[in-house]
Amino acid sequence: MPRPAKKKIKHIRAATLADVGRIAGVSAMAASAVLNGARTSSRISPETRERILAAARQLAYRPNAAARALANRRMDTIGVAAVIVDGELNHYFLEVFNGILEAAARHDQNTTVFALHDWAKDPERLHRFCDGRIDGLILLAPTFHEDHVALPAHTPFVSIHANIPLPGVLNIESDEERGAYEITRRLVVQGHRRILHLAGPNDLIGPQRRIRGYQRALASLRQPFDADLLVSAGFNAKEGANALRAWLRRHQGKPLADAIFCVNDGVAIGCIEALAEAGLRVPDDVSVVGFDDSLAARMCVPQLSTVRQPLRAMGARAVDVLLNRIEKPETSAGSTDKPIVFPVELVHRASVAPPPSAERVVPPMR
Amino acid sequence: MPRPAKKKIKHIRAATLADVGRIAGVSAMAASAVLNGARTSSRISPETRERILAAARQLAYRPNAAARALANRRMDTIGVAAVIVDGELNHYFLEVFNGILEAAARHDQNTTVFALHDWAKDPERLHRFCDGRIDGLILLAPTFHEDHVALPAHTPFVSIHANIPLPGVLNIESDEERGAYEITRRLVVQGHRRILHLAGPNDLIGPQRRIRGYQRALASLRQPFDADLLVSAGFNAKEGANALRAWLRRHQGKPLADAIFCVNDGVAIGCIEALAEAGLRVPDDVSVVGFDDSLAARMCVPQLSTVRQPLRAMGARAVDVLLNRIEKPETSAGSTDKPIVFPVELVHRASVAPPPSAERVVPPMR
DNA sequence: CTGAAAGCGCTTACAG
DNA sequence: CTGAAAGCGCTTACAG
Repeated sequence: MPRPAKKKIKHIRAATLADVGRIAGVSAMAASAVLNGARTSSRISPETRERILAAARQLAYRPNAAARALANRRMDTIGVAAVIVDGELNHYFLEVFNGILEAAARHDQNTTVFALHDWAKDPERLHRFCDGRIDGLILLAPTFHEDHVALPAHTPFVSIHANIPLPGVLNIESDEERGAYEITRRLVVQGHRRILHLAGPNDLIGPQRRIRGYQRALASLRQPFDADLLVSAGFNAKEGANALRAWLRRHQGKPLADAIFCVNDGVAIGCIEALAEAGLRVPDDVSVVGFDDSLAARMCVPQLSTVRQPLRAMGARAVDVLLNRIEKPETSAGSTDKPIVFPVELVHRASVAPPPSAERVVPPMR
Repeated sequence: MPRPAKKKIKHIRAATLADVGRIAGVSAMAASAVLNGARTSSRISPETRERILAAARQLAYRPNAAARALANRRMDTIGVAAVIVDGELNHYFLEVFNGILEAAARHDQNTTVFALHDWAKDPERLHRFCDGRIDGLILLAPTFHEDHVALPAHTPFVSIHANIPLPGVLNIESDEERGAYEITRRLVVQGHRRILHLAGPNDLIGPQRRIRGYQRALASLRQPFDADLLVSAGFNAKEGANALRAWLRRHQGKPLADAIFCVNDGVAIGCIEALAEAGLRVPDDVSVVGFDDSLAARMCVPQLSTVRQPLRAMGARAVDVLLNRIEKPETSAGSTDKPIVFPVELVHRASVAPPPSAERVVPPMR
């Protein structure tokens, strides 16, 4: 009896449809119909079906995603592109991302994250993401700047908080101006007069909208606008702290602001920190409000009054819209122009109180 | 002159290697060698090479990731599986994830995130992730519980902070016990005597290690261990606040703790909040320390003294290790047993001061 | 230096 | 109800 030919040891590999078919005594397509194909699976007789399922179980068969994607032209994966600020993804990202994950899971889609260091640096990278590994891409674009970014064709996009309108891309945003307007008005109505606004980078639409809301609110209540109370800070805690420290230094011995409206929660945190250094207490000496209602707002002490942007819901909505575009590009092609605007909402916490009865003066700095 | 036959309008599609080859007047493989293949690209003559590059540019050719993955059995993507706590990914995730993204980008790998609601609920999901769309998976596993999880074969894994050892999976952890030991000792050395420990869920190895470090430190300095000063809190701010409120209520009129060592920064934040409610000040009346050095630690006022776990570096390391396993499974197969342990480091901030000269008493609660 | 062939694992028409 | 064929877009041997 001849010895069996020495077989080349194959690298262990996962079972394929062909393997399943062989064991079940059917073709690979029959196995495909039962195991993966929703549409045609009814055409298999119950007995065959059972045999195939048993074989699949025995072999621990998993369809191969790459092969499937190649045949279907669908990866069942959406991408998220975000810019890394100061080397890290931040609270804003985390909130939106939570919403994206939730919605993606609901639709049985995977989510892959592309982190960029700078939109401008290499627009090429955005193109490289769109190589078939994702079916569509969500751009977290509050700092998106390039005016003439040629977005890759063949890939549907949705943007969130886009700083500039992207041609053919639906944008999801929130009513930032209204949020700024409402919270400023509330401070004034509570009796605050000198309201300092720590604004964001002034080339960005979001901060601009907040400034507009702030100014409109003052005007609506016949409060004068004092340019000395509008300071450009930035977007994070460190920048907020620095901006306020500088302001306090410039105003030693002069009247303190009654309240400080910060462009976002991060800046507000920095602001509270700088106030603490100066021996000023929140909200006893000065009230502080933020914007976003990110995790940070609930995590600081005192907790922050803020304008809540429904970031989670916005992320989830982006997924819904994107999937719609992926599935029927023709229907949704026309609707690219009007952005979807989410309402914002005031959140009251401990960082706001009525202004102190006697006007506070900025203490001397060391 | 006959009209050209009406061509069926094809769905617009991205250019393929065949398209590029056709334009450049070469075969698809030649194009492949120049555009995608690192190894064999030298074999193409400079002129042909130029023609191919020009054609690719003209067509805006991008290699198709799915086709590539199918042929190469390599997706150039790593997966990250994490459990969603209270419906959201948290600071811990964000820090580790930042490290993962950074390292993945360095290696030119993509990153996809799989969020689970519960490890136990459907271990099947873990299997479904491993369908060829990722080359390996990082498990963020501090709450991983199932004793007999059969991890899918054919996929390399690395775990971070695994709660239980996973067979054949290298674990990356930090020296939590030492961190707890050091910070407790420092408090004692500063003069603190009654040190309350707000511990985490007691079925998890991380919290257990912190308790051990806390107890060892007390013993090493001949301090008695008082079971009344060891309280199980949880992992987040709300649980921390609740646990401390309950403790304060139970101790009205009795001596306050000198210092509180919290299982993580989130619990510490909650703790500071509850202290503020009770009219107790940090660090004047009581010192508070956290664990992790997450974003939250720098975001509260006063900023939190804490034990820094190098979460970013740990995430980055997980990627390095995982890629190593993906590339040479045989070499790394033996080294599964000894976890990689990162050192921790004390971080001093404003939430700690020497104990007050006179012992404080827990004020009556309303 | 270059190309024709076969294969990665799956699907979708098309025949029977 | 079931299977043989062709194709998704790329690679890797193998011939020339």
